[in-house]
Amino acid sequence: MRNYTSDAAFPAGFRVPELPEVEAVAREVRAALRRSTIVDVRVHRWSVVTGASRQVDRLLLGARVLDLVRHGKQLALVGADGSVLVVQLGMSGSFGVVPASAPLEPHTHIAWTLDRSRELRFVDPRRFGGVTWLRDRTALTTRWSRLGPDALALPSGWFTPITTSRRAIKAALLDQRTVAGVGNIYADEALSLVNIAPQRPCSRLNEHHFGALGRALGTIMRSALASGGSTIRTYRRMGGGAGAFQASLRVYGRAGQPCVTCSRPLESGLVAGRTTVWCTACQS
DNA sequence: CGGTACGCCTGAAGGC
DNA sequence: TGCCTTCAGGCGTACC
Repeated sequence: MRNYTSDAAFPAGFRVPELPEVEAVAREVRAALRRSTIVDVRVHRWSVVTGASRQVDRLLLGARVLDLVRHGKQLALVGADGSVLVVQLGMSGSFGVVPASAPLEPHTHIAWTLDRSRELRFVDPRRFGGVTWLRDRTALTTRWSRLGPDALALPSGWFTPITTSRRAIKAALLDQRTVAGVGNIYADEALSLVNIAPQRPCSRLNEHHFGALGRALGTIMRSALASGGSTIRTYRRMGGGAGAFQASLRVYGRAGQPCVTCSRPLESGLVAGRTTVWCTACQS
């Protein structure tokens, strides 16, 4: 199972599962669950199950997962009984299929026993993530209709709702109602790529800015997804602080270090309540 | 409307 | 070295 946190090579807080990581997890789990039967489920910590439906049989999904879909950073298992289980990885969650004999790592909150001696496990040390049971796909549609378009498939007019907003562009990007799937890392990276200051109000950006920003988001997400798996494995093998992923970051985690474009030291501060790094010279 | 703060939680990292 | 403090972050929510 891919694990972003409890592995020593992936210290918690270094890399959060953002959209590309969640999509990678979705692909793995989708493939692993094909034609699988859910034999049993063990819930070690009910508090990660949100909503009013803390019943074991509901988590069995009718003994079979028919589909696994994703929107932004949310995953959803669609069960044979028509119910849906939304899975959010939060800050430190991981989700994957492992041999049933694999040692139960700490903070394993839910384990589904599958056929062929396998288990699907939800692990989340910090418990910012969780699962939510929904009655049917309509409830999922309703839930996801509150989110903006997925950052991996942005429509051309994605920015229309925020063009007159006076909030900082970074605040709007982090708001999942604007675009689903953008987190702190990629917000900073995208803004850096298109030379827009994170605190600049949306209303002071034009269509060219928004267009470039949307393309930058797509490019970053796609390249992270394409190289993600191998980057993660490479980084793991290296087991230290200087992985390929880190090397690909322009601003995130690089406060005080030279801007890759102009070499001036990068500024850091709080924007939208989040640690933000940007170049005061390049970005306006 | 938007901003600010808080709570949730663990473990890494820094200070002494 | 070991203990203690600080910080990080997604996301919901309360409050100005």
